Amino acid sequence: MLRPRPVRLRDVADTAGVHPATASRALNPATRAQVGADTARRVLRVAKDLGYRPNPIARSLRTARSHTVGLIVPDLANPYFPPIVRGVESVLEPAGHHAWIVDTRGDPERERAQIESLRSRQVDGLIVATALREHPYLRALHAEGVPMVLVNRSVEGLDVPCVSPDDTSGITQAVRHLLGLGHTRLALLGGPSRTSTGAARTRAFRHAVRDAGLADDPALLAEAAEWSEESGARAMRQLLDTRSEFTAVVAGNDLLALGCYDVLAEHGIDCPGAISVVGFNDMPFLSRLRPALTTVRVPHHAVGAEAARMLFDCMAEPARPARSLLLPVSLVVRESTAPPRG
Amino acid sequence: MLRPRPVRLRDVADTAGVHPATASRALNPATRAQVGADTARRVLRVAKDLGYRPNPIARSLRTARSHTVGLIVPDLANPYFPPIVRGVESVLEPAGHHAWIVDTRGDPERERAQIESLRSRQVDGLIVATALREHPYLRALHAEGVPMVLVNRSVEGLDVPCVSPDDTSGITQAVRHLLGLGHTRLALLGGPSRTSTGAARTRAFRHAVRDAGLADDPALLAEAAEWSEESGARAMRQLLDTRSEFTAVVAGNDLLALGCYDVLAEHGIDCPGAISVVGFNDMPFLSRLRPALTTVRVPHHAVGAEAARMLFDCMAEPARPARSLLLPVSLVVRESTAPPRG
DNA sequence: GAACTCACCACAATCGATTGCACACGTACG
DNA sequence: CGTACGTGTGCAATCGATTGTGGTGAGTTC
Repeated sequence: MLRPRPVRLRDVADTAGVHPATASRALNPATRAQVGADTARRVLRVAKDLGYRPNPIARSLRTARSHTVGLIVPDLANPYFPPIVRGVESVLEPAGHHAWIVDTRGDPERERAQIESLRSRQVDGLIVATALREHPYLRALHAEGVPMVLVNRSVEGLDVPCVSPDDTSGITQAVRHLLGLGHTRLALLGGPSRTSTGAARTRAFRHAVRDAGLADDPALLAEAAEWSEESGARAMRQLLDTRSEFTAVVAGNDLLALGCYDVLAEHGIDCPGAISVVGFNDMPFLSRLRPALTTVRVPHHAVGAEAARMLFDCMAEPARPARSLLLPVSLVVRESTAPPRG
Repeated sequence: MLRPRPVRLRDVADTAGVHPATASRALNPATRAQVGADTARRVLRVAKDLGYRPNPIARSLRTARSHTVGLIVPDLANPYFPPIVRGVESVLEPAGHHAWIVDTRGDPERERAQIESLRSRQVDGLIVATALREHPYLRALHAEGVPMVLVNRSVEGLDVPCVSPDDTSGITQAVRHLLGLGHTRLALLGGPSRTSTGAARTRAFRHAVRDAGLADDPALLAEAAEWSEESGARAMRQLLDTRSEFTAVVAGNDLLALGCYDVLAEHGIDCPGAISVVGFNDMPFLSRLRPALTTVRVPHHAVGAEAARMLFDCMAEPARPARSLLLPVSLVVRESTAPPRG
């Protein structure tokens, strides 16, 4: 229990025979020029010998910065996100920053509370991967000048940088693939329309269908309440109940597609024999499903990495106009899609 | 950019007409008795009106505590861990604490660096879910009196509380299940023996096999270098190369079992027809695999929640002797196991 | 009515690092 | 030889909250 007091700046200064202020300047590359060359050398040496580690808390208190960024995700248990987290960290860490990950579990109130907590801990910026299309709190934060970048979402009329996969292209590729197989009645198992991604993908689907000269039948559109398997299953049941005789389903994301699988199994409907299914995101483990899911691959790691890079840009130059980055996606055809029966 | 200065304790004190010290005591339930009842009421009221939020940084600097605990996991992308994280948070948050999640990616050096960083940020305790059986750094931390609890692992001869699934029971159940199906040559696709879990499960396997009167044939034991699909696949290939004619494989965890699946597919071996496979952990999505994986279910959420509770106990009473909690597991039989052919 | 409690609150130090300012010393220049 | 300038350091304030110590007042007691 006799915890060895960690060495402080003061200890370094004392044993180097200088004032703490001088030691501080010597240790900081940006201010090192302000002290004599050999003094600096001496301080550096002593700091190393003593194993000095600056106290980030004290530093943050004084500088109001923390070398920490908040990373807000809606659901850590969704395998889609961990690779993004990795991508973020891969850029942050070499730059000496750390990510503080919070999981909102899709609850805007939690999100707000968590972000507030992060801010009071002086995070230097925020990477927000939760997907609500509208969120007054984010708007307020932006107005206050908090550096942030959105992942996977955009907030309407908000001039905040954002990196996301190219939803439109992905959905279009999925629809074309199904059309190419000969399907003519495609259903959409859409994500929640209050989420930016849900809305975008649904819009893209309807456009793609209409562009192909097919009817935009509302009976072929279902919306899941959450991005989860259960919600996907519920929405799929609705779809089935309308008896619209579709032969293919485009799901808003892979989790929804899994819910869809469940319902097909429970109704004894063969996939892809009777109904083809396409997912979105290419989250891990999909290739091992039964049947392996055809889906749209998004570059998870790159999404995270680019978001982090963008955040650095924002922090460096707050006045910078927001740019949005759309990352290319590609269809991965596996076993859940096939020509329609008949 | 004109960020509204957050209200400080001092602002509260000023508008309440008291000294900051008094305000501080009024705000803190533990010291509230030291101030007059109506003064306290007034301060509380003002704090609320002004929307005062204490600055955790300043507080930590002064008190050397942060209401934050470090949660160290080896691989966030392994679906096994997010549910544990949730469990931890479910206990931490109601108590006003936060978890700082770090992903070591299985690298002991990273682990050390991350923990050091956490400590300098004054975390109040550590929940360590990485699995190395031996780690001098942890030993040192413990000697320093850092409250910590281990998840999924135990460090030999280290008197640290630890919560983990009952590996022995799980493996025993798996082996019995296979024996019950009529298998007599069982192979083990073990996890890295340098990890606590890997060693424990391997030991349990050998005991169970011997107890059943079967030979403990070294040719039927393979060890994966990492807890990953690739390593699992490599080890499985070794196993196959020995031509030991086994009809069932017990994998150290589900990821290893997935690697095993890959190799079986690549050799055109039918599972469960020719070879049965059992996993461990029951991580999410397994029921959707092809074939659905028979595995040992561990109560992920409970593991996390209990770990957090134990940490609180440790923090409250540092001298408390370490208890270890073994959580019960149960076999989930799905489709990857069947009687041996012939 | 003097002395003594006790409740309540203010003062000031502190946590560890950063930073504006001022001072000392040396050199160069008029 | 005195003024101006510049470099290298030290001093002290500061970030925002917590806490040990001390002091003032009211209320008790003899």
